Amino acid sequence: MPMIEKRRLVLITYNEAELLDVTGPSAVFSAANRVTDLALYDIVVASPCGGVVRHSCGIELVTVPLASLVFGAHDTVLVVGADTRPLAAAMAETGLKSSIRTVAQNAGRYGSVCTGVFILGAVGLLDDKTVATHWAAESQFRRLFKNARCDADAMYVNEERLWTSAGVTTGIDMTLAMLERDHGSALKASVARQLVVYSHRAGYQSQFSGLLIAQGKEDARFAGLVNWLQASTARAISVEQMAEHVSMSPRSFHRRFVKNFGQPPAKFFETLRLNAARSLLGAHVTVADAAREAGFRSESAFRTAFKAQFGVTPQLYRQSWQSR
DNA sequence: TACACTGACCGCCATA
DNA sequence: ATTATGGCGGTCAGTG
Repeated sequence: MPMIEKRRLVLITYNEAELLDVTGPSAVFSAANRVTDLALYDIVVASPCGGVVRHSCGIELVTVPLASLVFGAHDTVLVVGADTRPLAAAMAETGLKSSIRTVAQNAGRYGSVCTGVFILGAVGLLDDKTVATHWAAESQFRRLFKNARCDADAMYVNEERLWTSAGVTTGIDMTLAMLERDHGSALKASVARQLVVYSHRAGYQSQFSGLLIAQGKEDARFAGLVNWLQASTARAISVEQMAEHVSMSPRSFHRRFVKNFGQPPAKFFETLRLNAARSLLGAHVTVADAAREAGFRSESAFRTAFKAQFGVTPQLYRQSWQSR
């Protein structure tokens, strides 16, 4: 048994901050602990003065004083976001800012979720860096921090030790990427699967599998395409046909698709098909039928793809749902 | 295992 | 000068 390197996630919060920014990343790392049954990550919520901190939804969290923590290479420290007013208050707080400066010097990873990036900017940590920002806050960000670059299309951006994510849900994507960096893609996949399963139960399936879809911003044509694809998961639709559907040349279609969705079209469609298959398996459909319904030529191709995506074999996944 | 074939991806480049 | 477009073809993974 190899020695496990224990890591720590520290979330920096403050009055009236966004609770979801705290719970999203926490959910990912705590799911990693649960899935492996190992204590891979400690999770700590800290604030400038410690004690009870009220968040924007009214829920209060008990926090540790930031100054009581010592940061090192095993730490991931994320500053959470907030609405305009509490955000501005936090940006003006000198104690908070000097603590964050220390963090940036010492933590193995540091960064922000959603509008938390403004606080990093206020500390002066973003000169010559590239960050992700929420689309609604982008112009404001550019005005305030002229020496920072922002990538409007990215869900999250990682530059050396700095990690920034564009919104609440993308904070989850970002922490999944950190998890993959720490412990490999297999664990990342099964944690992602766990989170999907939970949200599936809660009735948020579409939003969640829409994580990828929701990235597509402007192009209404692409929205139509995605609907079409989603309704056609049982058919084999080639990239060329997709291009035709949106009246683009195959080459331009490919390029613009990648720009919008962060992945190539065939890969995206395969994910849709696998999600469809996963739902079917959850409804006790046989593996062979699920493979066919999801447009896979052979059962073995399906097995390979399913395992790669979700980290378990279709058979095992189906059984785990049958015993509920 | 060897092999040919196909489709997807994407760098490159001429062109609009 | 800068940028988007779209065709070409090399590479690669998957399939029979």
